[in-house]
Amino acid sequence: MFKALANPHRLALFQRLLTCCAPGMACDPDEERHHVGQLGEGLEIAPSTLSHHLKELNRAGLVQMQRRGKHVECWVEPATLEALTAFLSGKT
Amino acid sequence: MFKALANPHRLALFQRLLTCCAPGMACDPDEERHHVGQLGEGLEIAPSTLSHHLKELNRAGLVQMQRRGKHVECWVEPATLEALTAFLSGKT
DNA sequence: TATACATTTCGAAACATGTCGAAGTGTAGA
DNA sequence: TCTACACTTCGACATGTTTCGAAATGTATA
Repeated sequence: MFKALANPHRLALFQRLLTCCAPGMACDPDEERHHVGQLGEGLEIAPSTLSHHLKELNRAGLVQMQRRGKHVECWVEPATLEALTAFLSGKT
Repeated sequence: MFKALANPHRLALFQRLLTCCAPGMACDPDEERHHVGQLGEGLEIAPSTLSHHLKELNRAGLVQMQRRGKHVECWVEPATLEALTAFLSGKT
């Protein structure tokens, strides 16, 4: 997990998912969740690179992904977040 | 900080400092704090590598270091730990 | 001061990661 | 079925990281 967050681009992507709304939820009940292309906006990386980074975040268990039509939705996995904070509080 | 914790050896070192006792304190009032050589025990890495890793943890603000005679004491910086958990709870 | 011990600095080799473009897959809509 | 869009996979190259041994520094003690 730490390895996944060690890259500036991946950390930026994760932070977007983290700060916009509650983990696992859409920002608004009516709104859609974030999708891949949207997360990459303003980051100035190629789509293939973006895809690679989100795959790493997914592999680490930090981010969940699911196809919905043309887009692929992304959201933070709350359980993994809890595991991380538990580690940092010494409850290993 | 995430970059510093992304390496297995550094994570192991950090975890030793984290789980043994309260951050910034000795395990026991009478005991000494951890020192560099002690932290590397069982990790099977060269002293120069050990030194390099602790330097990285120090650079990231996760670990404090201070020379005390022949040894160099190490302990976890509590403020940095708090900053990390704050980030993970979305309070950025 | 000479010696032993603990740790750091430096340079080099092996290995891992980040990045892209080109080509591929999956999906919606004409 | 054809086209456009969203994303992924692959292969290649540049860059960054890990690791070590040799040599240097710092500290206590004989």
